[in-house]
Amino acid sequence: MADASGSPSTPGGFGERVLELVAEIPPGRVLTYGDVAALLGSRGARAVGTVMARSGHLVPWWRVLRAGGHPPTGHAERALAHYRDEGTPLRPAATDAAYRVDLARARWRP
DNA sequence: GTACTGACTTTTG
DNA sequence: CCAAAAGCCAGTA
Repeated sequence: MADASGSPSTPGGFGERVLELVAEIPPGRVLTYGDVAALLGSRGARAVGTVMARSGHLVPWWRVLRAGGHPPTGHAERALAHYRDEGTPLRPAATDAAYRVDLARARWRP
């Protein structure tokens, strides 16, 4: 298929593996950028974020969060709608945008 | 080949 | 809790 909307420029490389892994995260579960990188055998949490910004629209990006359980920068409201829809364990936060994900329960363990 | 950017992480104050 | 700094990795110019 002529995927012309955001395919990784490096086929078979890091970006493609990130999308494959994120696509396999089951609903109600989440992974942190650092976890995704670690599962791929690297520590490039930033590199994972770069891939999401580039091709995240092809995968359930809301299932990938930062350390601490905060949603991706600039997408908190969009992610919240998905979490409530999938029943992701959220935790009330006083000094946050309004919430944070309960990593202790939502973190996916492959 | 080097330099810069970025949906990050962690430590320190 | 917040702010700043250093560290790390992949992609692009």
